[in-house]
Amino acid sequence: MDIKFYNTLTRQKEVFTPINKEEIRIYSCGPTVYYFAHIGNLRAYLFMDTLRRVLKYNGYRLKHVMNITDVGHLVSDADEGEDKMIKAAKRENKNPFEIAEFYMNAFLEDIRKLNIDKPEIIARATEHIDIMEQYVQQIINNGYTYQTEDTVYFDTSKLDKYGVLSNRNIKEQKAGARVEFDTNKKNISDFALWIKAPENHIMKWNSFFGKSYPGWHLECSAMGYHYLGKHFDIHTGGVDHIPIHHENEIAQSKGFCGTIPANFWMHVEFLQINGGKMSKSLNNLYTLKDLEDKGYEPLVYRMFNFTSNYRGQINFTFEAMDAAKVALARLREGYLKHLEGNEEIEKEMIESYEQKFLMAINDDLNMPVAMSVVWDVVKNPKKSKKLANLLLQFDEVLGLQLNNYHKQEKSDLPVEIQELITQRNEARNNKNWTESDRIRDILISNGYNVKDSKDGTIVEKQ
RNA sequence: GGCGCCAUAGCCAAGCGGUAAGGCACGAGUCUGCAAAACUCUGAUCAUCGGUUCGAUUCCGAUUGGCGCCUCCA
Repeated sequence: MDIKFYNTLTRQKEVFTPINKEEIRIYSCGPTVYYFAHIGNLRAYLFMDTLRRVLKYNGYRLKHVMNITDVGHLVSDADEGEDKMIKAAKRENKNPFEIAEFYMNAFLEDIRKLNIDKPEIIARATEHIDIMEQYVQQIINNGYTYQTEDTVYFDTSKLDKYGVLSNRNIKEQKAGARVEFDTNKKNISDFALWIKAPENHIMKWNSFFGKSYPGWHLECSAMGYHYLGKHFDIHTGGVDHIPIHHENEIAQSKGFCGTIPANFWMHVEFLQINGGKMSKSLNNLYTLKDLEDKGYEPLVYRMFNFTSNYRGQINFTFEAMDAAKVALARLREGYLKHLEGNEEIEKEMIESYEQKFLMAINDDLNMPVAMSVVWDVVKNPKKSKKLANLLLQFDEVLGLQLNNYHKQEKSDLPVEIQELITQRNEARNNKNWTESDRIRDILISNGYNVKDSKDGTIVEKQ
């Protein structure tokens, strides 16, 4: 079945045809590791993960590179202001390399908790400085640059067109509107490729330009080329990357070898919070840990993301998180019920579900529709192991760990809790409801759910 | 000032020319000593105003409102 993806380059959904059927090559812009990732950042990696899983579900092998930006970006090309890594280093009284190490590990832990399928290659910028240097020298040799005393700039006027993704015509853009024109640059869209390090700059390397460091955009072009070649299948990132970072990558690649590096450019929209943007001043920059502290397992956030398409903004509310929490629990209970069932299911029924599911995910990763198929399966009144297996098959794409629901055995609970349960069961057998309710209140206040049924009482940690 | 995205029930949201998927919440019911859980049932004519069409939530225009980019940001 055809896979269709929306391509920012052409502004429409297109049938995805791999360059090489044996292996699909993808590059994803990864995090700058100067602070904890917030849930908006994390949405981007959830998208990346879904893309991976859908391609794999369709039987493809992947070679996927994600960068870790552990070199600071400059606030301006002229090296004014502080860069993020250095700012964080000052804040935490560490050196920039320690900052990068710490927050990279925090990031990797977050994506592990979200059950995000890791790219085959995770590339740290600081470990590829030599690759970047080789790359930039070829751009220089090809005549696409000019130098000032402390910066090598990319000359965007040398290109046939700059702004292919964002559909901007920079040359006609008036510099006076909002943007101060950096007088060192020939064109407003020119950007730094390589920068001479000031004396007190910690992150610097010996290179053709003396003690210096690479411009931010360079790392993605150089590492993408290094691992995936001149021309690969898909490039992903957040929508914020469209107008500058990805335009510059395309510019660099054209300067390097004359081509746009990827066929498909896919971009995730931003997460909103209560209808507006996240900001520190509004105190609504949540991290995954914040959600965990509020009692949401990380996969609930994954579930929440499946209610919308990656190309639209999603509005984060705790009401919606509660919805996702309940829904995920019901999904897992539904799986269990099918697993314990023995009813017959027609083959055609299974195939019909599979068809619908595949159609949804192959239609530009339409997860809301895919989830509606999942609910159809879960709610099928005939309980069958075949449907349980089908759900597990779908879970290869969902990554919700639908089989992660374990009925907790009484013996798993702390002894004092077991004792309370025993006392309560005795009270109930004696129809001593006041005592029974008293003990139930104790259990609940200790964070346990108490479920009575005709098969007995189930007590679970919330 | 320039460019772009969006507006569907209380909440999160699919659909995008033939008369509104799904989840959650609310309400009702089954079960239960009660409660919880589970299960069943239950809700919208698609921001507003025009236009195109046999027919529009779906196309076009205007208005209102939200978001983004144009200096780093998923």
